[in-house]
Amino acid sequence: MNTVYATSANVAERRLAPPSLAISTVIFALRPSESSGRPTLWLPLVRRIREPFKDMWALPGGPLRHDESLQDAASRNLRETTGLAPQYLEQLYAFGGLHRSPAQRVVSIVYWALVQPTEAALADESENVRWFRADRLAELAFDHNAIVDYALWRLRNKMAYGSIAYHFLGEFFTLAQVREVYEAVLDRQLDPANFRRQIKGTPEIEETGEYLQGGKHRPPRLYRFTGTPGLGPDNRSTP
Amino acid sequence: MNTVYATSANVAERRLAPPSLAISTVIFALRPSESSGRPTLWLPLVRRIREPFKDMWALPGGPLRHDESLQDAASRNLRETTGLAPQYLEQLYAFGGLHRSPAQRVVSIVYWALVQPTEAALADESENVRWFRADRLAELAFDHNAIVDYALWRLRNKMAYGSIAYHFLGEFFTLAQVREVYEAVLDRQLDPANFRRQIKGTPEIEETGEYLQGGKHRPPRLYRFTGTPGLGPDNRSTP
DNA sequence: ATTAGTTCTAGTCATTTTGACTATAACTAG
DNA sequence: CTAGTTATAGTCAAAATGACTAGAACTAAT
Repeated sequence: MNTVYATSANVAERRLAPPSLAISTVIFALRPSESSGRPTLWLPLVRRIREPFKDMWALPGGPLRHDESLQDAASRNLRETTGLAPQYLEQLYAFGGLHRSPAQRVVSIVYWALVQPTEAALADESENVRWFRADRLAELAFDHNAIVDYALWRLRNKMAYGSIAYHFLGEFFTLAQVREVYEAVLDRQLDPANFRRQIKGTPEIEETGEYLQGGKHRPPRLYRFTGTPGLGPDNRSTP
Repeated sequence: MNTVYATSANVAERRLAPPSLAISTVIFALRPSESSGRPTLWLPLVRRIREPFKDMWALPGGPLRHDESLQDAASRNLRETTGLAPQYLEQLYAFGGLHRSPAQRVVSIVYWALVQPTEAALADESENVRWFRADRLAELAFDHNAIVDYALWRLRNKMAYGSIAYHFLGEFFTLAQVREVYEAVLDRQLDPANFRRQIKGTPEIEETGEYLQGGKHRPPRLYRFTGTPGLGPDNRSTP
């Protein structure tokens, strides 16, 4: 925080100062519910260690450095605070309301990430970093509840048409696992047979010769996703 | 531009300075093509009157004031530069690449607007403000070509599922006019009868008792759109 | 006044997609 | 060897879609 501007401390000057820019990230992962065991949406939050909103939970985030792109800033901050390096990372929205932060005006450019269970398991969990169920959040710092709500809404929307679900899964997966992702995010049951028919209709899903052994039932075939990730302006047309 | 920070002019300090924040807007309107007369997508650009990119065309935009929300800043700037006050205004994306602007780092939060023909006709056109066909742009200042491309991509996407088309039209419209909007944006012909069947299936479109007179043919019935505008986090759930 | 030209509008019909459901396959646990 | 479980294929009716036909309702030209 040691910019040349940190010295201009009085209120009058702060009112004229350009709004400060922050980057935050909503990170979604699927984890088994504690009650039912079915996969549900979780996200990691960090405890604030200073004012404002000291001791409350908040989205991981931090300032934008002068030598990194927005996406790089999100990546770096994610790694530093949670230890995660998600392969799916996309811009969500820029929040710039006047009173998001009590003292000073902050514009937050928020990214969202989807992480696979294997990645999520590696995430640091500590006194100040903890995972929460996305649909059962307490009151968070700043406007972060609204941000998470919006991220959830966007996630559900994107599920409908798009190949986003696979970023919750590893390289190989069964069609039932894909269905579980949809069921967790959309929060409703889907007919296994019809769902399988639809998924098999999309060309981005490739059969492998492998089967997943170990269940108490007929072993399901493993599939692989061959499509491209999200297509925001930062990812599009980058060869 | 006269903030307390404008005085810190040397390069070393600028590198440490937080990136400056700007708001820009991509404004789309439908206008009859000069050749075919069919409606096509146009947008207004402003000529830059200072460096960098002096004399080149650019998206209307400007700095974010400390006392206005992002959306308000977009609205105000639009009004000041083009005289337009679009009823449809939504955030597009935050562009924050390192070298978007040669001297200083600029993060632009870009909005997009759709304006109705009646509004568009009122737009100031002058030496320094001119409308261009969206698919035939020359080289623009900064990364504005990429921004327009992305806006076009998003627009076409939103057309597929959503009620965005009506924001190009006035309060009353014929189904053929709606079809013309789709044809202009998607750039392909649609079957009039099938298109009408689909549109009539959506509950947000309401028949009026009126007819549009004056054509050299059977007068078409006028309809009205009763749905809500876009649903970004700034517009959603605002009662 | 009649006719030709135009678009509006309703409808037909074959094809495709969807949703609900049935039945068999292939494994494990006992 | 049997019961339990999920995987997977398939059936069937309903709904949506795409290509097309035809009459309705206006204007402009004869």
